[in-house]
Amino acid sequence: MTAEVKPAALQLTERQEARRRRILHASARLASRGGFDAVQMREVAENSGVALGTLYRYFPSKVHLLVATMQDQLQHMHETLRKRPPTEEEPAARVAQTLMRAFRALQREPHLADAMVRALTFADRSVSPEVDTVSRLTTAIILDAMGLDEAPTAEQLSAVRVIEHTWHSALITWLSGRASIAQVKIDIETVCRLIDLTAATPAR
Amino acid sequence: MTAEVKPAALQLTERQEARRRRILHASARLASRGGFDAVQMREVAENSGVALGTLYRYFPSKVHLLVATMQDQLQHMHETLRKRPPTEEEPAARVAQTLMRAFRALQREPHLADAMVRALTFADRSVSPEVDTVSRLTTAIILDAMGLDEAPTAEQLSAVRVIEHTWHSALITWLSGRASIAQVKIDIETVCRLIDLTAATPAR
DNA sequence: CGAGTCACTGGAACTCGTTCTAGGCTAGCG
DNA sequence: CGCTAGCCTAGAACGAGTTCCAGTGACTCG
Repeated sequence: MTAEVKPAALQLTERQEARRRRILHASARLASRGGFDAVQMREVAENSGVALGTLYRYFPSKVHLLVATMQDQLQHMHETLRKRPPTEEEPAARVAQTLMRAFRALQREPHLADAMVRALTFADRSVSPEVDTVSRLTTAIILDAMGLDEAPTAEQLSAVRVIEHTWHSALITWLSGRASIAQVKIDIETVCRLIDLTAATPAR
Repeated sequence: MTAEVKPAALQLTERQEARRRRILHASARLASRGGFDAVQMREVAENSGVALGTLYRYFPSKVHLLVATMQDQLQHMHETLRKRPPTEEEPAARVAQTLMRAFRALQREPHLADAMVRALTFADRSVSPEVDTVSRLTTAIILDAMGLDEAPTAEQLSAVRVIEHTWHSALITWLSGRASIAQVKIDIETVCRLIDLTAATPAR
């Protein structure tokens, strides 16, 4: 609840860094098996070879752990996307293409996606900083995809925010079985039209 | 998990209807005190004068209970909004006005809002039907606000879906303290421009 | 070398959602 | 009236997240 020492931020010894990696790895592995419920703190501790208390020293709650797992995965995805940027011309299409690519990656690990997204939306104020990091990463991915020459305008940043909202919420409806893959695609394409809108009207 | 008798749907005796009301009332009251965490099943049962087992017969999980609470509140809001429709001219502005009105209502009960929205996004597949009902109610409110003369086009329905996504996700960021009220307002106004977009281009 | 400090371990303990059990009350039916 | 079926009550019991505690080991400073 209060601002304790952040084991993630400040420098760790090598052994500690290795512990942290093992924990995140175990978390991701359990999550990709059975989703949010399958990530049980005792199991994570056991599988990563640390005591339960230590696990809680590194990640003060299950939600913190899963949000950190998401940071990790997003990092990977960002690098992957950097290497193979979208092929479309128009910014809107580029963003839509990028998000659909990310979506397909999530489809390959639906349980992992479930665990991470559920944690993200269930996070309360005590996890805000970590969730914010995830949000910034997502923003960076979208801005990269737009392939702008100059810095984004305020309007464009607003559009990106809305795209992120749609992205998260659409993922949730898909994960809970209330929307099909096709529906998610439509939603993404629809919201991406906002980019055209903001690009097309510099000063109307 | 399976399709049992739904106490909500099929006819209940008067005593049963009263019990259900008492439970929902207790749930809302506890929620408005301390949010999601303050709604403890034992307390709800005690405060509404039913046994724990009975509570679970009416609402098979805490999430079910809170989603039902949300249905209840949305019903109210829908009626209130019907009585005082938005004053703006343009559909986009009308929707934005309506959502901001709803948002202000939620600001008056932030804890209750927290409990309901968290439940909604945390709901897994077993709650899909109930969540779907909430979603349909929200859609109805937005479509009402648009004040269309004819049936909405497929494009307009897509826009409404995206608006809903944005609405939910923006609420979450506000509730978890990561976005200000002003920011939520901007996001809503931004996404509502999609309505103009779909209205202005019937066949371009 | 000795003492103190701090992270880590193993495991008990606590909370709250959920399930289960035994028994009691009510309503309809023979 | 007495019986049976269901619903309800009280409360125990179970599972998983979280907290706590006593002990241990390693590292640092004197």
